[in-house]
Amino acid sequence: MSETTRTSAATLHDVAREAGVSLATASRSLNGSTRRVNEQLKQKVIAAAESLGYIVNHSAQAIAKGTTSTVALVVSDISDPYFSTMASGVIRGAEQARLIVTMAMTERSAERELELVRALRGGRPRVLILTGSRYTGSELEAALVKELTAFEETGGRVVIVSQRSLPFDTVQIDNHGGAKDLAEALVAQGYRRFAAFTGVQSLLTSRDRLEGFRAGLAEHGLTLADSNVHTADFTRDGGEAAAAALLEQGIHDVDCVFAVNDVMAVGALSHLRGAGVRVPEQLAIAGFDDISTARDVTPALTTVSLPLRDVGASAIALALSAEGRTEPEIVTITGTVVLRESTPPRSA
Amino acid sequence: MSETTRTSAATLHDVAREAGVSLATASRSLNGSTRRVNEQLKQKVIAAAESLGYIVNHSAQAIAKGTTSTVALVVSDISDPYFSTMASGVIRGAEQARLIVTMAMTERSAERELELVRALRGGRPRVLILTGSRYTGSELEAALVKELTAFEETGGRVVIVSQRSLPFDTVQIDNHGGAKDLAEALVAQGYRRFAAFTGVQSLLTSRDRLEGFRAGLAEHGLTLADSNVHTADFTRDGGEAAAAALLEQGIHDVDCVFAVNDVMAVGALSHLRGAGVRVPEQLAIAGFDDISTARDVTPALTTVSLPLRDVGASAIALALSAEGRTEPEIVTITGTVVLRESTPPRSA
DNA sequence: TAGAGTGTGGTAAACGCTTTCCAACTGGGC
DNA sequence: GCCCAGTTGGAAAGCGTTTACCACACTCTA
Repeated sequence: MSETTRTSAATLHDVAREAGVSLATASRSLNGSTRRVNEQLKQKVIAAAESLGYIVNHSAQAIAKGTTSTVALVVSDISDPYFSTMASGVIRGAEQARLIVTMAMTERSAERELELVRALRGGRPRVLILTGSRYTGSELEAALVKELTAFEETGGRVVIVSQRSLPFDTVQIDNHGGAKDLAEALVAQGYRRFAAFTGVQSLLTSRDRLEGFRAGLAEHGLTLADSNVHTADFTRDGGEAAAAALLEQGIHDVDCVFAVNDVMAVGALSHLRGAGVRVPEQLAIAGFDDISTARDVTPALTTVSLPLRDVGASAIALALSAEGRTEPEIVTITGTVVLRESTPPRSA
Repeated sequence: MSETTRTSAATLHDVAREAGVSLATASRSLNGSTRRVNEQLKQKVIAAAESLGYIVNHSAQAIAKGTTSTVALVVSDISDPYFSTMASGVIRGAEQARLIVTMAMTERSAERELELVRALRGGRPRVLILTGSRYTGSELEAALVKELTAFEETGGRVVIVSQRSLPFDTVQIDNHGGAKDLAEALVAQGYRRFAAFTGVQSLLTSRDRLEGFRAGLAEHGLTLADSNVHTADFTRDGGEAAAAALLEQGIHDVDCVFAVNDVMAVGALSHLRGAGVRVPEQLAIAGFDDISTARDVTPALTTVSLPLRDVGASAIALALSAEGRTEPEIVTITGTVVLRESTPPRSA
């Protein structure tokens, strides 16, 4: 809020005039160029720019060069630690490559995701990163693929973070393997009777984790009854709801709950304790992701630790390495099981 | 990664040709305009755009119109729940106003903040939102103000979120008042001997909260000895460090710790319990912000609850309401004390 | 039936840059 | 002393839009 009158920003033209050189020389002096310019002139230009408070106009640059330096990032919900951690990796990676990040939130709606991709394409980003679980079986998926393909055909790079279900560069999170490892670790701790809290099955992340968990149990001849699988939102509230559903049904035949992500686990934990269930004595619980809250709850949450920040950085790196590559590349990130107090060894 | 050859994106020119109309008509049909265009022609243009997969180029639009539709958001660290929650509010608000958000992280460096503002100005955002504590006493501050003033003089709007220390629209968080209320509430709970964990004093947020806390104590004739104030990073790790420092010194003369933000409190809590201190029996603890983890830790954390999402939304609203206003406007957001198990009533 | 007014399409300039191409100048080799 | 190659500055053509302005065809009125 300035009291002085509004003026319009100095342009390169102004700078050139002030410095007594041509537009070309001004451009070459201020921004990189293959061409050298006489050091004296260059200094004059720089001084002029400084004195006029010149700031390059990215839009004009983009249009003149035919390419921007932005990357577009689509997340489900930035306030979810899963995404915010990943986003911080993306932003850091982008900064190193001198790229600017534009961000949008789908709020977990596939329609919204498609709209956002369309809208973001208008900015002609160099890279478009889609995070968050893919949805499956949606007719929207075809439209999305069409949109993304068109984007790549016009020079953009797409990176999908989560699972390999679309024909683009992908940072794949080994949900199946991580959940399988977790299941086996829990069995090794002595647990035998499991329940699971999961998101809707059209969410691939949720499905893969549940399947992986089942596969891990199967290795030891155990199964997870469908009646012990409670479906709810992929959020903290969803975790509470799932816990409520479990309690309704009774926990007599369950000794450990697997929540497909940490935020659900945390919600569940809160609900269970509120309902007087002793965790982990009466009922153990494990999650997935290793968000920072996981180690701060009591009991600290057993989970599958994912290097989320690296995931974000990898996404950028992958896109930037795309030059000339013709086949989609897949980078797989594997999690590691971390056993904490929420699932102590059980002798039973 | 498409197998088809790379083509360049369809332009409005292509669309116009395909539809057999002029550029002007194509532009008027696809984007709003005061001018009406014949419905038949319009449909032809829309069909042509659709069939060519035309997507407007924001950069070109920006340059032609002389204005963009982006808002730039600067945060300290997006993986910190304080900022990610606020950011989600900003993004939502921006979406409603059909604005796109570009984001950058300072990593809590004032130098970096200044650089980022410069870089972001290149995008000619309509609004520039600076969140995170202001720093004081830095010569960088003058440079920042200069930069921001220049930005407003050339038509942009600046919104500062945190404290009223700069002459721009501000969403002010009542850190002093919140901390004062908290102190009084803690005294009412029966606590008398306090320690505080704080960030460096050049961080205004940290300072205001500490001062507010002291003011609250003063109302009841209590004081907080400097020797009981432990300074550390404004992060979870900082909280751990401060707790370690406190333990080193001994907790015999302290019955309650005030951490100037929740992440520090959570870190401290973790360290204290790890060191065998019983919380809250031996030592109570309170934070500030009410990040979502606060209610999930054990004991649940007493804190000052801030409507962070609303703060983000207010920032956008404030900027958008600026039209014609000539004086900076201040919106104050006040927090409310929430007492939880980390500070039970104490009879002593 | 002329003239004014209105609605609608097109032409071309403008936005702020980059970069190609050309011209001028330099210095070196013979 | 000439020619050539190598440098470096500038003029101008783009880049993909929007929009001011013009032209034209109507409709309506007197």
